[in-house]
Amino acid sequence: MESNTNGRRAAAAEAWLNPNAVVAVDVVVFTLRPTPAIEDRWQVLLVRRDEPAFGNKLSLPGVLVHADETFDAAARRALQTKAGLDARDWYLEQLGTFGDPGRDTRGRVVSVAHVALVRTDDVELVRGSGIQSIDWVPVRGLPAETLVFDHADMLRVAINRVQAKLRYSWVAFQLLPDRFTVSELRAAYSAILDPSLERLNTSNFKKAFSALFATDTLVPVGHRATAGKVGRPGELYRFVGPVAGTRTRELRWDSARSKKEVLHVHDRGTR
Amino acid sequence: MESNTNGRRAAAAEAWLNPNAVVAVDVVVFTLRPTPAIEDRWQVLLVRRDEPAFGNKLSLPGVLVHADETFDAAARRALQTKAGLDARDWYLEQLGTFGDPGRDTRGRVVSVAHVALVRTDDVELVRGSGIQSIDWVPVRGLPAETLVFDHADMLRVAINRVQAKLRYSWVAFQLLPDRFTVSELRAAYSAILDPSLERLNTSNFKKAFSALFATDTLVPVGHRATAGKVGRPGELYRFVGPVAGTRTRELRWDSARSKKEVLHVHDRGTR
DNA sequence: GCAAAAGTGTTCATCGTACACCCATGG
DNA sequence: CCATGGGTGTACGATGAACACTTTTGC
Repeated sequence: MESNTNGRRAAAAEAWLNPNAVVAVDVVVFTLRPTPAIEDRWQVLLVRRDEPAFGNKLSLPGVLVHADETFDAAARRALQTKAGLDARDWYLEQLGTFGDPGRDTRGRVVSVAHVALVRTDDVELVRGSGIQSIDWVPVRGLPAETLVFDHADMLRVAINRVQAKLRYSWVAFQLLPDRFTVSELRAAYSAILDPSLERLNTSNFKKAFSALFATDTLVPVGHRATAGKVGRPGELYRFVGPVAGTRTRELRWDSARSKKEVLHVHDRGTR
Repeated sequence: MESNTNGRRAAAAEAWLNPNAVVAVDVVVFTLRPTPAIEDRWQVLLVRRDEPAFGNKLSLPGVLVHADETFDAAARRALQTKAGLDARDWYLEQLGTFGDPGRDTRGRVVSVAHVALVRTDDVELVRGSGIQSIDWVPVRGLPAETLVFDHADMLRVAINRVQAKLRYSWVAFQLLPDRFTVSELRAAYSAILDPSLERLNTSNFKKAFSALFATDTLVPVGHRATAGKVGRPGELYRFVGPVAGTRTRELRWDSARSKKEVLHVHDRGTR
């Protein structure tokens, strides 16, 4: 026990601490989905819950952490029970913890936010218990007021985190199907970082991944069967490296995010 | 004083959640101190506590979070009460949350770890209540077994975080005195990132900060009064910008961290 | 004057981008 | 055969590191 009440209370038997807060996890699940506008392709999973505390607002899927459960396990359970998603093998990382007093109306609730990345075509959403609706929503232009509590803050930090991570790690491959073309890879970067990246041609774009080609981490696996589209079919590749790895040098691609350079607070790391 | 048993649970006309965990904060306080060996200059604040649960091991200063307190406030209070440090104006950021079941022997304790940066010459350590000893310890070569619970993990993540941050933000200035020379700035980077950075001369090193000179964010303020040392006295500078800002481009300085490139997991962001 | 540290400018290699060109497919 | 998208190689500009050289101090 800490100072505030009385130093070491039951000093006798191994001081056991009394719970002082509710610990929950929330998960920001990102995916890429085909849409007409490239800016809308990057989407996040939002649910509408039955409970009155959530009003009629959207929220990130989350659960309370069980007594013997890691955060990671709780986060995956949240996706299973709320959205019917089997997240066992998904990319999942801790984002940061949100615990301002009063952020939740039901007590001192501390939420450990996570980010997950998933290939949408793999999954089918299923409403879990206590869930009214469940949807993929484009991350851009989502009004903060539509989200409950401080979930808009979580989403904002998550967006920054994923964008930053795209620049120095290989997480993008988590969002692509097993086999993909260079164009699809470029489209992923364009959707998340900046649509103007589309202007980079294959040659220039590939240079950013030369390290992967050199180490046979990004290997060609034949050609795309032409699915009725015009133009030459792209070569298919498979990524065989660890997504946890990072680049030796961060991507520059300045001209991409050029234009005024919005602000310089990128949340690489919790801030 | 908030009794953690059930002070306000009675007010549960609407679903009031029962606390399921103990929430604490721990702080990794870094500083730079003059030592013969440059690798030893980067140091961390560690304490030895009275409580039996801590055995005779070293730990990061930390406290339990009060009912109406933000994490930030709790972290600063930890430094005040444990080490007598007035951390009101210090750089402080959330690092990540450590909550594996069983990490603490006193119950389900979830700790929100933080990183703080301080100029050592400002401060004098004072043992707080329940503290046996308190010391600055070089961050390198600290055996993990000397730290309690998972504090060695926290420290490891904190080290990676600060190193990464040095490359893309201006946090280094938090560790330097108000007025400093280019050599001292270089020494800070050398101590934290890589001693071989010492080889960069003023001209090359300054180029990494050209953006700051151009915007008058790093301004000359006369010369260092020569304190008995040989050689030409360096020009003094003052940093007037926000430490929260980030570089447009990350530092490269590859040759610095060259040599085998240990591993590629830098914890930029919680991982 | 000499050693030591601070500071400057030029040269060279590297890397990102633009661009001109070639290839494969559907209509 | 031509429009469309995929793919390659070269040239140019920006930037980072090495290095030779100058400046200022203490002894």
